[in-house]
Amino acid sequence: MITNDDMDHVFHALAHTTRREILDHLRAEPGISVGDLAAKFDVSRIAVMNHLTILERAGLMTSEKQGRSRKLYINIMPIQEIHDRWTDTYSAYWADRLGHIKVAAEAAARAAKGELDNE
Amino acid sequence: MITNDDMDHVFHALAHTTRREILDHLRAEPGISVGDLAAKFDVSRIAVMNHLTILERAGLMTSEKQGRSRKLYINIMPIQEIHDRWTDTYSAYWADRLGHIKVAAEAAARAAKGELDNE
DNA sequence: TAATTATGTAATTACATGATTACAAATGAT
DNA sequence: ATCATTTGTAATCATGTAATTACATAATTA
Repeated sequence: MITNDDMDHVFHALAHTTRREILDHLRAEPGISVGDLAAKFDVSRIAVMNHLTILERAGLMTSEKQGRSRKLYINIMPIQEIHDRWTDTYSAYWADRLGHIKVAAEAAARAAKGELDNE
Repeated sequence: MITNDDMDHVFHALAHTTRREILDHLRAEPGISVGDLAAKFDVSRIAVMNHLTILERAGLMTSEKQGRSRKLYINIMPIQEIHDRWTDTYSAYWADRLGHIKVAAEAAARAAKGELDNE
């Protein structure tokens, strides 16, 4: 079972463009090394390594040492789990794609009414 | 079009249990006031308000003043958009639910082979 | 108008992030 | 054994988070 702390970690890991881009690279090139990955970014290798630590804590990345190199792999299971939970939680809203439009329309109506009332 | 900054904000907003719980309450009780919402939590009203600011920045929450009170509403559109993007990006992995199992199996196989090679 | 209630702002504090440079350790090649 | 390469660790710095208490503003009610 996925805990709140788990979700905190996963969302936090995803809350940085560089880390999401790292996941993109791991998806495109499974088994890439730390150095090769870092070379794709403008920031330093150390910065990339710190991002890797955060991704690993969230369970989004795994690695295996191969000689003096380290091969990196994406693990999408946490994303999968969150995706599932969202689908569960919010399906009522977007089962039909009009859900949020309806909510927005109601909010607009309330706002309009509020403006009238305050005049 | 949703930008990287947008996604940073949304994920960051979701990366805190209290904020996710706030969204749950807004979903269950649309139009709830700041004070009534804050009363449901152990932390101070100010702490809750700061969370609301972060949720609002991410576009996950909207509000409208009603007299001296403020009514709060969830807005799931950003979640919707991220959900859509994920489904797009990772559908190849979980179109069949065996995707990540296959990847995990391959990683295990590599690990096993690595151990053999190093003996 | 005065008192009460709901929300908002300011200042502060402890701690975490994200980045850097410099150095250390492990591995493979010559 | 030496040297280059790849990865990891340590120390540091500026900035951002998350929380607090104290005070200020705005809107009903008596």
